[in-house]
Parts: sequence; C-alpha cells; structure tokens
Amino acid sequence: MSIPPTKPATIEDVAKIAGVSIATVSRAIRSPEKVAETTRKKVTAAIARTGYTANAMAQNLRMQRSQMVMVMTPSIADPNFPGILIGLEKVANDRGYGVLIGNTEGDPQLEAAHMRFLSTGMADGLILLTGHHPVAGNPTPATGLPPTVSVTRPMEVDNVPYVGVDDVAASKMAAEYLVSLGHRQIVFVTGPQGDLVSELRQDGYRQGLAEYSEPLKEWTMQGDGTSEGGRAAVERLFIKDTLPTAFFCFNDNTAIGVISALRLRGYNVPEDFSVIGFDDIPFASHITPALTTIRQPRNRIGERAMTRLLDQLQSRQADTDRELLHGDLVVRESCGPA
Amino acid sequence: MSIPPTKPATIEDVAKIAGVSIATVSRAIRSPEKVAETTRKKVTAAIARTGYTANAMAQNLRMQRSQMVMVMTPSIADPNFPGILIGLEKVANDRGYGVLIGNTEGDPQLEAAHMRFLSTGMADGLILLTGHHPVAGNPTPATGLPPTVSVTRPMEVDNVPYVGVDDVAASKMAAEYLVSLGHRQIVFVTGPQGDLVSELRQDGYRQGLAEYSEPLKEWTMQGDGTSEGGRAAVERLFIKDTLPTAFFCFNDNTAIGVISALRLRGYNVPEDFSVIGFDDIPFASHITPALTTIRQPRNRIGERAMTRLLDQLQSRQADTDRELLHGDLVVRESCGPA
DNA sequence: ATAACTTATGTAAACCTTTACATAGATCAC
DNA sequence: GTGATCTATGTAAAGGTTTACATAAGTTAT
Repeated sequence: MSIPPTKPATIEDVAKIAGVSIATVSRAIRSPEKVAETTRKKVTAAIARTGYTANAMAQNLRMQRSQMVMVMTPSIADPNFPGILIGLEKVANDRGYGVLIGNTEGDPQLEAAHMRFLSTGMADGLILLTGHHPVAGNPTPATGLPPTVSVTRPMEVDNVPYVGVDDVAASKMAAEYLVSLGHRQIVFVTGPQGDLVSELRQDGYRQGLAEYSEPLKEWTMQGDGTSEGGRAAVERLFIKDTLPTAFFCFNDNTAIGVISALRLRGYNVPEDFSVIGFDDIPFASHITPALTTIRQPRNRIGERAMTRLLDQLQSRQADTDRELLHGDLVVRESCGPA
Repeated sequence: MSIPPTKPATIEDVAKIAGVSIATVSRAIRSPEKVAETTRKKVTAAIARTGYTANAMAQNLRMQRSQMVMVMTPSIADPNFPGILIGLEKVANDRGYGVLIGNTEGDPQLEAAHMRFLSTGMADGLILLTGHHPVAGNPTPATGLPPTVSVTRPMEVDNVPYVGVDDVAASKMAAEYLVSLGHRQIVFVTGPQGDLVSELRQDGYRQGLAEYSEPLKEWTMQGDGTSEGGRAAVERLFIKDTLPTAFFCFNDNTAIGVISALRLRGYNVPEDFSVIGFDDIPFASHITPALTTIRQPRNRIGERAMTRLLDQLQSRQADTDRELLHGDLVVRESCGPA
C-alpha cells in the first residue's frame, strides 16, 4: 500500500467531472438545499469518484478561522491533566475542532512562544490551565487575546470565563467529614505558597471547622503540592509536642507524602491518624491505605470548558461566568474515627 | 485590556508603510540576504510598528503544508502518555510545529474521524501510538497516509519507522535480575491477550531464564495490563498447590495489582514474594513497597520519534528504521532474595 | 402575454502569502 | 563605450476555498 504520488483532488477536479462550476460544488457541500436535486447527485458522485476532501487551509484562510483550539497547560504530567484533556478533546472533535497542546512548564519564554503561534491565527481560541494571562506585557498587543476559557484555576484578575470544581464547597465538605468522624485537631497542609487554589481549599477547610458547634482551632502547615512537601510538613510537625488527629491535604500528592511519612514513623493510617486528599487522581485508590479524597469531575470540567469556548467562538459573543462544578467525597480507607 | 476590534495587520499594510512591494517584505523576512540593508531596516521598522505576524493559513496554503503533527493515541490516560507527549511536544515546538491530539479509545470510528481530519491537510505527519495503521480499508485511499512514525508499539506488518524501548533486552535484564536474587520459580504475568508488546516482554523473560546455567521452567499467567488483571492472576494462581517466588509483570499497573492481592492474602513483598514491573510509571515509587521496575525513557522516546518524523517531513525522504532505546532497571523495594 | 418573482447556476473577488519571472540600474571586463 | 553580469526590486500567478453579485431560465399572477 504505497502512497500514490497523485496530488489530492481539488474542488476544480470535482467540478469538471460533475460538469458544473466550482461554486456549485461548494454549495452542494455546504448548503445542499440551494442546489437542484439532480445536480447535487452529480456532484456527490464526482466527489465519491475523486475521493475529494476539501483543503482545510484554503477553507480556513477564506473563512478567517482555523478550527483549532490551543490548550495551554503548565504541566502535561499533572495527574489531573489527562482527564481534563479527554473532556476537552471529546467535545472539540464532536464539533469539528482540533486540539493543540501547548506545554509551558511555567516557563514564560515557552508561554510567549505559544502566544506567538496563536497570533499567527493557528488557533481560534484558548483554554488556559495556567491561572494567569500569558501575554502580560508581551510584544503582541496588536492582536489581543483570542476567546479564552480558564480551567482548573481561576484567573487572578480578569473577567475570563472559568470552569472548575467548587473548591470551597468541596473542601468544606471534606472538613465536615473529618469533624463528623470526631476529629477536633485537624491540620490543613497547604499547596505552594501563594497558590490561589490552595487558598480556596483552605477557605473551605476554615468554613468546615467554623460551623461546628464550638469553633475549632485552625491549624496550617505549609506544603508545596508534591508528596515530598507533604512528607516534609509531617516532619516539621513532629518537632512540636501537640499533634493533630487528622490531616486535610491540599491535594492527593500531598496526602500520599503525609501518609508515607506517618507510616515511616511507625504510625498507622487511619488508626492513628486520618488523612484526606483532594483531586482523586487515578492512583488514589491504589495506595495503601486507599485514599479518601474529593473527586474532581475532570472529564466534565473539560467538556464544559470546551463547550463554552466553542459557544463563544460560534456566537461571537463574550461570556464571563464562573462555573463551579460539584466535587464528590470519595470515602475509602484513609480516614477513621478520631 | 479589551480586545481591539482592528483586524490584524497584513503584509500589505507593512509594505505600504515601508514603501516597498509585498514581495520585498516577504523576502525581507524569509531570505534577508536577498534584500538591501536599508530596505530591510525599513521593513523591520514597519513590522514593529504594525505588530505584523504572518498569517499561518495563507502561508500554509501557499506552501502546501500545515506545520502541524497529529499524535494519535488509544488512551490519553495511559500513564506512559504524558512523558512521551512532553518529548514530542518539545521538539515539535522547537522546530516550529504544533502538536495535535487525537484520542481514539480504541474506537475505529474515532480513528476514522481523525484520519478524515488528517486528509484535509491539517497535519503534515502522524505519530501513532496505536500499534496499527488506522485506515485499514477506509474510504480515503486517494490521499494515502502522511509520513508516520510509530511509537511505543511496533507496527504489526508495515515498514513504518518505529521508536520505543527495547522490550526484549530490558525484560531479559529484569528476568536476570530476579534470577540473580536466587529466584527459580518466576511467573510472567502477561498483558492483554495478543498484545504485541506483551509478547516481546515475554520473549525477554524467556531469554533471561534460558541463559541460566540450568534452564528454568517457563511459567505464565494471563493478565490484561490493568491492576485488576494482576490481582485476578494472583487469585487464579493460588488455586494451584505450587507457588512461584517471584512475579515478573508485563507492566507496573499489573504489578500493583499483584502486590495488592498478595498483601490482601497476608503475604509481604518482598519478604515472601518478589515483584517486578515494567514502565516505571510516575506512581511506581509511591506505592508500598516502592516498585522495582524497568524505566522507559519516555521523554527520549518522544523526542526521537518527533525528530525522525520531522526529518522525514523536511527531507521528503522515507525512513523505515526501528529504533530501540535502552530501558533501565530501577531497583527499589519490591524485590528481595528468594 | 407581460411583469414580477423565484430558483439554479455561473463569474469573479477575496482571503494572505510565496515565488518565478521580468525589469531596471549598477558594476565590470575589454 | 558596449555588452555581459549581477543586484535589488516589482509584477503577477498560484495555492483552494467561499460567497456576493449577476444572469438565465422557470413559475406565478394578472
């Protein structure tokens, strides 16, 4: 099955075979109701015979669009990413759009490079997982930003539409769950310093504690979103003489680190300490003990984000809502009575 | 910072401001040595002033290319995928190409949809992680396949260039490692029935055993590449009265299932049984006991695959080599003396 | 039978580049 | 000083579509 050296058929080839003008061919494809039954059939036959597929570049040039969306993420390797991408990709494909990946690793240079790519018109819209606008004082003020939807982390300032889990409500639920198990000394292990999502989850934690009949002491340890950070937080904690009975971790990675540090010190989870995470990353159920956590509806988030982006693109009208999706408490084995 | 409603500048705007023809502007950008110093400066100034960026669609249409590569994968969620994608993306971006994601979930319909997308000319090349040619009797014989590189799983028949880990050699190394620890009863837990990669790894396992001074018995249990499959294999095994002392698992997921089933039965790993995996997925080091496994050089694989694809694209000449990368044995805690 | 619509098709412009070819001026050899 | 060569630029075609506008034929109303 070698590649035939013949150029792919163009609309002109089809027109010639069908004995009509190229305009008619185009119409037969795009708005069949405008062309007579018999002509339409001739065109269809000619298309079948030539194996014609419209050249996307020509279409896009003419129609001033690209049918492509760029997804800019700080980390492809983030365990939340694949689930979101699946949702994004699904609705994009359903609606005839392609998904372009732009990995930044937090590097402003790479961000800039992707923005330059964008400004060539190779993508009509942008899905941002970085939590901030990329251009920030960059050399393409001329073009401005294309329609954008922020995902996973709300933008700091702008009124960019947002889709993500309801971090506050879900965290509150997690905290209340720990309280309901009888825990009164609950540490919140944060994410990276200054991380907005970490602050939202901490807010939820705070609210969960505050609503107990007699308000509980807030107690925070600094983490960094990695299991290493969780481990380190536990080590620092053990220098003190009072200990909590439960850990509420910014994310599952942190929780994994916390659990591993506790077990290393000879403690059992959940017998000695309860640990709850956030995200429900794919491995949360595989660790020992299986992690109790909050599930982010990753696919849904991706689907909703892409839907709203494409709606914007197609209706050509802006949208600035923040859409918060419900996170579920997934009870496994890492939490027990105080 | 609202989006300015002005159309982006075209080459014509630049030409007008610089007082030259559009051809000269184009040359000033693409082959500066062909245009006089002074004119070049005028053009550069005009470009800066207008914020001009060439329209990619027009360029691509004219130059009959798209500067885009499609990556077709059966599963974005596969833990090996992100590492490979990072490598792919990196070299693609370095060389001015975009990376387009095509998720198939093994669905031929989706494969076909992506191939249709491809045949519109929206991508110049294809990176295949599916292990088989997608078109197989599909309705676009006209265009043929674009230049392709297969990754992770070699193609069954065709002479498609391939980049992946050397499954046989790496598996042999793993088997030899178990033998060197004194194990003589080693079960190989396979991947899905008929999976080519599983067969390669089994070959390596076989070779590793065969080269021991007195050849060891081959012993295989059917798995399916998931931890569930690993778990089930262990359960079936325990019905027999002879037991192995070590498990060589097709992949890390399987190994995780095996370990979890063993622990559930009250055994300790590595004291009672040794378990080795394959892939070194990100969580391999986080489970208890930390998994001894073979590391796939995922980033390198991605980088090499994309490099070779783009080389093909740019040199316009075919390439059919199979490139096998070295996998490393990563010793952690899940294997011990027999 | 004519005017006024309606329907089906064709013609040509537009989308924005790149590049082969033509041209004009400068430089060089003799 | 003439012809040849080289350099810098411009002109226009080409790449493959979509679509506004023009036109011709057919239909309906009168």
